[in-house]
Order: sequence, then C-alpha cells, then structure tokens
Amino acid sequence: MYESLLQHVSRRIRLDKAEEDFFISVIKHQKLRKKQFFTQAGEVCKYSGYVLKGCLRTYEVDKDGNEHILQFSIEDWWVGDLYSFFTGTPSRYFVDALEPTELALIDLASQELLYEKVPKFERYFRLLVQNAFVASQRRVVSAISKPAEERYLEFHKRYPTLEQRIPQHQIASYLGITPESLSRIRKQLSNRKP
Amino acid sequence: MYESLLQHVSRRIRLDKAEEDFFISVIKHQKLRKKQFFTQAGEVCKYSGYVLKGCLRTYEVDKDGNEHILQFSIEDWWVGDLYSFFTGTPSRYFVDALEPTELALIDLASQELLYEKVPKFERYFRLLVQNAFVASQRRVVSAISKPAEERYLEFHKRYPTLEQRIPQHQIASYLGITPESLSRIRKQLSNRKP
DNA sequence: CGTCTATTTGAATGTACTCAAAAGCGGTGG
DNA sequence: CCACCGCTTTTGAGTACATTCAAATAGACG
Repeated sequence: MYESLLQHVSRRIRLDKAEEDFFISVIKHQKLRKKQFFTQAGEVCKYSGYVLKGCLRTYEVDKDGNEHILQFSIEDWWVGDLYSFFTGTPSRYFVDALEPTELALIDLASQELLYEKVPKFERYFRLLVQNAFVASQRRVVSAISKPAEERYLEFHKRYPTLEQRIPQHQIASYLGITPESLSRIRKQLSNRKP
Repeated sequence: MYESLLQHVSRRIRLDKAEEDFFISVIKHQKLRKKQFFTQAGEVCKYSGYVLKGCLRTYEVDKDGNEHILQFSIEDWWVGDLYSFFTGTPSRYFVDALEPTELALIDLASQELLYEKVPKFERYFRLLVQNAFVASQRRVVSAISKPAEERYLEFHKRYPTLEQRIPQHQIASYLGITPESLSRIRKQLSNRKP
C-alpha cells in the first residue's frame, strides 16, 4: 500500500524495520473523487498528504472570485498547507483533486510523535521543504522577470507529463495568465516552430 | 558577539551551555563593505550567513543583464543560496551588501557536524526553511495574481522599515516592475490619499 | 563643487486583459 | 448511436496597465 512512500523516505534517511512500522502505523489512507476537496480556505488543514495516486491542485481564490493555482501535486509529492497545518490557523488555500486520488495522511500529533521517536524525520521533512523552497524561489524569479510565453515554455519543459494530464486553463492559472492568453501563446508557438 | 543568533536559535530549540558553545565554535565572522559580494553566480555558495547587522540582497541577472531581486536580508535573517550550499553546485544568484554588514557564517561541513552532534538543529533549520517556504509561496500568488500597485502596497505594509532603508529602484526590482513604474505608482497613491 | 546615480516625467509602444462569441470536445440520456 | 448540454478552447476587437526610450530634475558622495 505505502511502498512508494517508504521508498521516498528511505531515499533520504535510513530507517530500520521498527521505525518503518511505526511510521506506517501513524499513516491514514484517504481516497478522493475528482473535484473533491482535501482542504478548504477558512478551515484548518489537519493533514499533510502524500500522493499515492492521482493529482491535486492548491489554489487561492481572490476577492473577485478568480482562482490562482499555486501548485499541482502528483504521485510522490506532499500536499497541504504547511502554515495552517503547523500553526493550527485557518488556511487561505483550497486543495482539491483533479483526478481520482489516493493519499497517505499524517496528522500533526502523529508528526510530532514521529519527530520525538524517530528524530531522523526532522531531516526528511527538512530536505523536502528545502527543495520545495528552492523551487518556489525560482518560480518567484520567473514570475517577476519573464514574459508569459517564456514562463509557459519553462513549464512545458520542466513538467511535460503534467501538461498532458491537466486542462489548459488550469495551467494558465498556474502561470498567472488568462486561458485566452495561453491559447494565443500556444498558437503563436505552433505557427513559429513547424 | 553572537547574542542575537543564540537568541534566534533558543526561541526555536532549547540548548544547554555545551551545545551553545559547540555551535558558536563552528561559527565564523565576516564583515562586508557596501556593495561587496557575499556570493556570486557561477561560484559555489560556501556559507550560510546569519545577518548580525546590515542588509543584503539576493538577485539573479537575466540574459539582458537586468537584475531581479529575490530577497532582502536584514538583521536576524539567514542569507545564502541553499541549493548551491547543499549540493555544491554553482549558484545562479548574486548576493551583495546594500549596507556595511556583519555576518555569522557556517559552512557545510560544520552544519553537518552540528546535525550529527546536536540533532535538534535539524529542527531549527527545518522551522526556518518552512517559514521561508510559506513566505515564498505567498509571494508567488501575489506575483501571478495581483497588479503592481497592490504588490507595492503589500510590500509597503509588510516591510515598512525596509522601505526606509532601501533605494526605490531596488524595491521595484523586488516587485518585478521598472523603477519608472514604481515612481508613477507612488505618485498616484500620494495624489489619491491626502 | 562637480560627478555619478536615483528619481521623476513624458510620449509612444507592447503585452496581456476584458468582453463577446464561435468552435470544439466529452459525457449523458433519450 | 446520435443529439444535446456543459465546459474548454479558440478567435476577434477594443482597452488597460506596464514597458521602453528619452530627457529633465533631484540627491548623494567624494
């Protein structure tokens, strides 16, 4: 059931059998249908989720009701609002499933217990967050310095498989442009290339 | 010399005297004059720096030679290119001092030694990176979803002291707009308010 | 005081947006 | 199996926000 998760962990820290078992013992399992929410803005994000199968999006809804996608999460990525999760304050993000999805869940109490019993997990999560931070910073630079076409090409190169899986208007939202603009950009590119 | 740093640490994890002493023993001290580099793109970032006094900027230079500021770092913030630091690969960022600056430095070997001898530090750095990640994600949403004026107002509210300390064109670069645009935005605001 | 850099202002341009409508696509039920 | 409905993508026209380029003014520093 959780092989991919254990593998993900063991690529970063070394666990013995007892530690693995303990880890698995605090994990819960969740299935989401398409469009079902994992968390909603205004409520506290009770779980961190590891994607076993499927795809989710994390997004904010602004005062005009427009959605802005922060993150897509596919297999082998963690998902959730870290800030809400750790502080217990209401989240500002919505997270829902773009496909039928299965998650491994861990709640805050379990995570803290885990840190206590197996301190190596501090390292595991530090490494994860560190990577996520590095990626986020790159996206900031991209967002503030590059025109839409270039941002699209970056996305296209870095996440070629994601682009197949996800409706175009969601990608536009992730890139910070309108669906109309993305459509035009793709048209221009296809006229220029072949 | 390092009181502020020790305080910063002890607000997050509890250290006994021996642990404190060990921590301090691996710290080096560095002074930078205004405009002096902490790291440059193309070289490996050898140190993480804790700002004891002063202010630095982290920025990327694009192919047209334009600078894009990722981060300002003032007293009690860590600075450096995490990715380069941990992987030993050349950095893509420049970091230099906007004011005369003093730093507490730790190199990678020392940091790993620290993790080994005082595993609590994994937690300390996890918490730091976690906060930085949360902040970076918010900036992503802001960058992709809000017009320049709104982004400026956010900056103005969140970092009122920084705005006093830093030349306006650097703030424009941080916001992802031209100095001319920021000047016009500020003019409009001052005409509208009073 | 003079030089260099930062900020402001103006005019023209461009990129991306809004609004509106048509075309395409996929799923559902008759 | 086809027809219809809803949603996504495309296309068009007009607009707005921010940029570029150029020049003037203001400020900082030696």
